[in-house]
Amino acid sequence: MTIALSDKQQDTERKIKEAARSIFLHKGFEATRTRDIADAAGINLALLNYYFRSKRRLYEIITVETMQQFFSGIFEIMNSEVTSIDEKIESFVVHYTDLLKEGSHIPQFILNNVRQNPDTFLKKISTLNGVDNSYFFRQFREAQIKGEIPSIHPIHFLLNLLSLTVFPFVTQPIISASTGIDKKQFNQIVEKRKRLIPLWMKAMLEIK
Amino acid sequence: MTIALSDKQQDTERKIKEAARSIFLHKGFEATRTRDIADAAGINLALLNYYFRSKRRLYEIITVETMQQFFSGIFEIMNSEVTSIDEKIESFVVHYTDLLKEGSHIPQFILNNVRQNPDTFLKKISTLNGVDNSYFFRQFREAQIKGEIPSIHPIHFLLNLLSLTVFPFVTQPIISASTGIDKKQFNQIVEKRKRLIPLWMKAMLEIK
DNA sequence: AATCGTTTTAATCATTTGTTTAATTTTTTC
DNA sequence: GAAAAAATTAAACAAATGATTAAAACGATT
Repeated sequence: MTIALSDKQQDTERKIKEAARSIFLHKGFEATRTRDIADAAGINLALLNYYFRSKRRLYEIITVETMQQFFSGIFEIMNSEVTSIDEKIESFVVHYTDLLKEGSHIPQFILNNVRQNPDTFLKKISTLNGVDNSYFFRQFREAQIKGEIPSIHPIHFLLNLLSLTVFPFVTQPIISASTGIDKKQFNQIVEKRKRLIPLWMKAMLEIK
Repeated sequence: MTIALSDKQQDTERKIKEAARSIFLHKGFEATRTRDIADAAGINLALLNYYFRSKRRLYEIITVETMQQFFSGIFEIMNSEVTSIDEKIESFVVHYTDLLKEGSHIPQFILNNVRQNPDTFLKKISTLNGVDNSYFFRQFREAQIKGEIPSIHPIHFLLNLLSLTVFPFVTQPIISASTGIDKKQFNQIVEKRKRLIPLWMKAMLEIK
């Protein structure tokens, strides 16, 4: 039994992309060797260029896909028209805590890319457009008009939620080195934060 | 008028280190070319190896220095025995907001290093040891005993303060791309956060 | 089974890049 | 001011690395 041509092609492409994604996310563009990708994918080096033309082009494909996926999660949650602000907070924290637990390299990968090349990548991420008039922003401003929420720029709220949820994961090695907290204990801590962050966010919104 | 030998030596070393620091922080180890360092320092390429033996060794010197400096700031503030917890918060936020304003690359540089090579670097940073029995931790636990502060692990507090203060800076390009907020407006926002973060931290500590 | 297009491979290329070497210049020492 | 030491330079080296080439293997179509 042989695989149909187009399937086989797709399979090779997929193998290359999977290997590339894993290594690129781990080591970044410059430190990644095309030979390592080929080895990890179990293919000949020349196939990489046959399918993707160049290392850079492969990298950009991987990067856009990865960012697209990461941000689409955020905006699906924040743009829901059937959830309250409180529900959005909880949903966000749970979703991203689970995603980032076990040491994902995605956050730093994304942050490095946008710092090195803000234009190349950010402009290609469609989900990023229109945060300004997202449903969440409207919802937030409505609650402000009703006086339920202090009148600060909603970006503070988004920054706080993102910071409290994501940043701990990227600092984990530092935390572990500077305290006795190992990875297992760290996971318990972020697990507790699933409950705590919504409480904190609420407390912040009740100021004044 | 000529410079004395030791002065001249120090001057060349300093020029190389300054150029290296700037480029390493900006581009990371792999993407940095020794020739670019030499050019930026205005010296011959061979001098880099004459003074520092190898690119890697130069990088490690720069990295340890940079991390040492960054963390010493934190621990000076947090270990002060004459400031209250509230004063520590405000002092921390103001200090690091001013440091990171205008797009410093230090946070991501440090985070990338500890992720790629947690052992090489973190163990060399003396300031990181003994966070556990720092004055701040004792102060925090005392306030907990008095019932002034909820009984959560103090690491949550440290994570929150660090996250709310530092993370916005590394996400700035994303924020700017996804909203209309440019760098100037962003600086106004973090400037406001100098006042807001202490309020939020206090609100979080008043829960329960 | 022959033909044709596609996929895969081994070998090679050209360039980049960290490092070294050997000679030259500058500075210090006596 | 000559000799010794240190600092600096231009040139070259060796290895690594992204990319290409030309041939082979494979699969589908007739």
